[in-house]
Amino acid sequence: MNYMRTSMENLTTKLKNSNIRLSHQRLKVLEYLDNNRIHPTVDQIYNGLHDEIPTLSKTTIYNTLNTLIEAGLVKIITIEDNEARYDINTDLHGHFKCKACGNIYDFEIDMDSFKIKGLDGFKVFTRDVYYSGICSKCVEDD
Amino acid sequence: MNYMRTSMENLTTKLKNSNIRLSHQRLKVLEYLDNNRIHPTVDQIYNGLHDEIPTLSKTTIYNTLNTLIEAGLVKIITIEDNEARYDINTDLHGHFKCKACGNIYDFEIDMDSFKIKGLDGFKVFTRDVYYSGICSKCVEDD
DNA sequence: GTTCCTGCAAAAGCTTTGCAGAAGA
DNA sequence: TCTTCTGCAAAGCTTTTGCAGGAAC
Repeated sequence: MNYMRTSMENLTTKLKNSNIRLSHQRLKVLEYLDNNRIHPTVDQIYNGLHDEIPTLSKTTIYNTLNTLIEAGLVKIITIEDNEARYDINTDLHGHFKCKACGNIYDFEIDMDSFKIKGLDGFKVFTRDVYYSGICSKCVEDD
Repeated sequence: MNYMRTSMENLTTKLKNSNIRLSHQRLKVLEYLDNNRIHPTVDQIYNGLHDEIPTLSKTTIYNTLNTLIEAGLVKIITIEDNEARYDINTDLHGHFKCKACGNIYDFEIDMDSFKIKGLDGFKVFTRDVYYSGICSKCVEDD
């Protein structure tokens, strides 16, 4: 799936438009998500930013992510395991988790064409499609 | 969604066919899942069986569920929150979680008709569709 | 100057593990 | 009899909370 990295100014604008107070930590977390489209865990974000910001705490990462989720800038992915993952790509798309390498891949799927039965009168806010199996890379490595 | 309750003998057979050693606790957990199609949490199973089996421990419930999952008799649902839910209905169907009451509803969806792009060469083992929003009951209560 | 954020420590909640006694086959 | 299960206590993880100092506006 294609995506464009956003410039630092645009990330700043994104936060400002959402009425989120700017801070060094928040910008860095957002920048990390933008530069590392791997649906990272909190741990991965923490380790990825630790060298640059040694004082950064996981609490702040959690706080920041929750703020970004509330603002709609980030989506949380709860696909297996009891460990949340975070996605800056808020377009509707599916997620595939490889049982071998643990990586999560995006894929295209047209959720608007779904024919469903049994949700008459229900208000749907979010839709998620999660697949799991073995990714093409790990299939080859067999 | 319709379903048929299974008789106690059939539950016994189910376990035997999967080469799972019979025990009072395992039968009761399986029976609870069969009689309570609410995609219960471990806590709900524990509370539901506590009166009948006061000595039952959560460890045993976890052990039993993991055994049943391995045998393919039960499916785990990880839809939001850090709390697993368990489903004895292993047919392919979607899950809707109500943000208001917390209940999880089944709905029909034909996953075989999905048109997806980006998973060439991937081996898909599981497919899950998770919706969330407000269920019809909670919409009315507004 | 006021409001809100950061980060430490502690707590909370779900799940797994180690192990001795008990139950299933 | 031999294997496997149960259930207690403890530990392991992820995530949240309380709060004092600090940064943003």
